[in-house]
Amino acid sequence: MAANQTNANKSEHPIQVVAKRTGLSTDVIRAWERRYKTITPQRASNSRRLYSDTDVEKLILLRRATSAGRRIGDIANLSIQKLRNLVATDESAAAQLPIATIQQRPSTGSVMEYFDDCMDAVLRLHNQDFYHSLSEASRTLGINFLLEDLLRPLISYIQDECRRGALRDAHYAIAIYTIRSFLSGLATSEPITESEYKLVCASPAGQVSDIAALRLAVAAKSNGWQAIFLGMYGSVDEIIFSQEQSKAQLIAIGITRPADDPLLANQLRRLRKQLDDEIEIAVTGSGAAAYFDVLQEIQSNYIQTISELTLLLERIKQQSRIRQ
Amino acid sequence: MAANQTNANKSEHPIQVVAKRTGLSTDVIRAWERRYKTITPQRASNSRRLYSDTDVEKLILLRRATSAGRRIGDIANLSIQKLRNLVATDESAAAQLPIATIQQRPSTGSVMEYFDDCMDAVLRLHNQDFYHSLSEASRTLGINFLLEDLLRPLISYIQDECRRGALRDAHYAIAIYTIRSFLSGLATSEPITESEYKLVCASPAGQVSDIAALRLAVAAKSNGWQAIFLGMYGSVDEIIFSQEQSKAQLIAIGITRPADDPLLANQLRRLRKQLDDEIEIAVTGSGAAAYFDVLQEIQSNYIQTISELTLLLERIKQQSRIRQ
DNA sequence: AAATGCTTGACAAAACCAGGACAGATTAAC
DNA sequence: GTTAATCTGTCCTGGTTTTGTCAAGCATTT
Repeated sequence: MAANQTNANKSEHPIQVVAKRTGLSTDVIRAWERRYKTITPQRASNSRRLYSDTDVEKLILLRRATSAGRRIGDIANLSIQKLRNLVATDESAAAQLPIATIQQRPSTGSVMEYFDDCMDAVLRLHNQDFYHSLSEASRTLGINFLLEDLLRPLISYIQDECRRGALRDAHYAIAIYTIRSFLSGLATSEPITESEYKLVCASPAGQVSDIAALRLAVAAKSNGWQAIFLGMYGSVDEIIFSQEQSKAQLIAIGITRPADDPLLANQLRRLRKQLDDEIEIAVTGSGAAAYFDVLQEIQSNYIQTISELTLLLERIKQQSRIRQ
Repeated sequence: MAANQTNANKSEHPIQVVAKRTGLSTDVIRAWERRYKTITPQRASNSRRLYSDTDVEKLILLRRATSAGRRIGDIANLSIQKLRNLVATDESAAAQLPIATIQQRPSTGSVMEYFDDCMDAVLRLHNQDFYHSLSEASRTLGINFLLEDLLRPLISYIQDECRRGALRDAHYAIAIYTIRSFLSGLATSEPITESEYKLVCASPAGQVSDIAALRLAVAAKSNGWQAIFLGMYGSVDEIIFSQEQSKAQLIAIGITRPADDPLLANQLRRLRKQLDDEIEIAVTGSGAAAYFDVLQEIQSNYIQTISELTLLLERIKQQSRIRQ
């Protein structure tokens, strides 16, 4: 299912790659090593650090754990397995903070069953069965587990299978369309949450998919926020206009397209410049890592997991209370 | 996808062309060759560099890898296959999706009231209120009236107002997104109609909107048909594959983009040629009129209103009964 | 003659490393 | 409730290596 076709564990990545993959700055990676010896990467002949895949995984877990509230000093030396458990419990706890949605801890068995149901429906090109499985899953698993444990692996699985030719583009198209349809229903449908906390959600012009932004909007809504969703055609001017008119406290940008759009960087800079300083920017999606530098430059929040989003939302709420 | 019909692999490009196509400067290309011997292009009689297509591909991969954090010195000598894998893993990092449930509420009202409600919600940039008004309208008016009497005028009104500057693009984006979300919910959500009559529904690649196709899918579903919806990325090959696998009796194509895509005409011709003669083709959308000639040539049904669609669906049912 | 390409050499910006320092926030102590 | 200690992300210094860019001199083409 995964796809580690090359040399799995011995592969070695320079620190810059690790930074992009984990979302940590190179300074932090080195600081953690210096202070806690979290991981001691191998060195190349020229004394450059070289990280393995497991190193990267551990760093990602550490990042998720810290952004869920853990202190790095306390967890820096835990094993990968312990970190996994820790992150799992922390994130489900964080995700449950607000609004009582139907949340049950899933047995992994049921996740796999839904996974199979979904794949079966996709193979039969059956939008409606797929949709049905998704809503069943959201009922039983709850939103956060649906997002993290079912949809995320499902999408990357389908992508991988498409890439290696085992699935047709038609399967991918149907899957993405149905997921988008389901999520946008969740994000926009009733019950109406009239909230003082709002976010403007958009995928910049040129993007081929808005799934990442949608996922964020859905998660925000389940936290009691009101999402203003512009879809895939959001130019900077329209995003700013929407923020001003709605007084939204947060702008969320979804980036999925591979990488190399030089215009996007400038659009992001312009967005930051024209916004009030208090307005936060959150960026998410599989393509976001490629713009790491700009994202830092404009002081945006790089959101990978639901719990990171939850924490950001809580922080904004607090700051806004203080400000009043 | 590839389209170098002339000189395929032996073709040779001067460095300037390579620079344009890879996004690298000529200096960098030469420097990499000098320092790491990444690729040693052939030379013309006058000692000019001549690059092959695979050379170009490798250079593009190298650029993507470096901008993903790799150091050129580390990867300059990898094989093209390894580079592909590396780039694929490096560029994919994060993220996907979603949420909750559905409710209902009864109400009464006329079309104009709903129109006003909808416009009010759009002006307030309120996706959810808009969605709410739409679902109220669909309950009281019924799907056909929703599509014809409410949505059609609403969309063209918003378009007009946008064009003359009275509304922002943001309003349009929110409206279209929400309508799409609502319609795709209608088309895909339960109750599941398991029917022997199916249609494959798609907007060809390059389209900017799939509202027209969606409207048709919704209308077909309300007539008891099962829609297989490919969304906006339907290439001809994938449409045909979907039809063959599902044994759908009808292909529906939505065209909204203004006009001038010469490729589209050929795609439509190819579609007709590769399909069984019994399979009907329906074309809809504001952009369809521009292709009038081709539409006649491929014996497609130009669908403007719901009633036209209903007639077509009934005709197909009858023909299929006779055939059995 | 102007423009482009080639080679070689040089240079400056950027990235990496180690270690230290600092400021803001949290925690612990009083 | 205030103060002191600690934690932690970021920044700075100073030295090394990597890497993009530029320039000079010569050759070829237009």
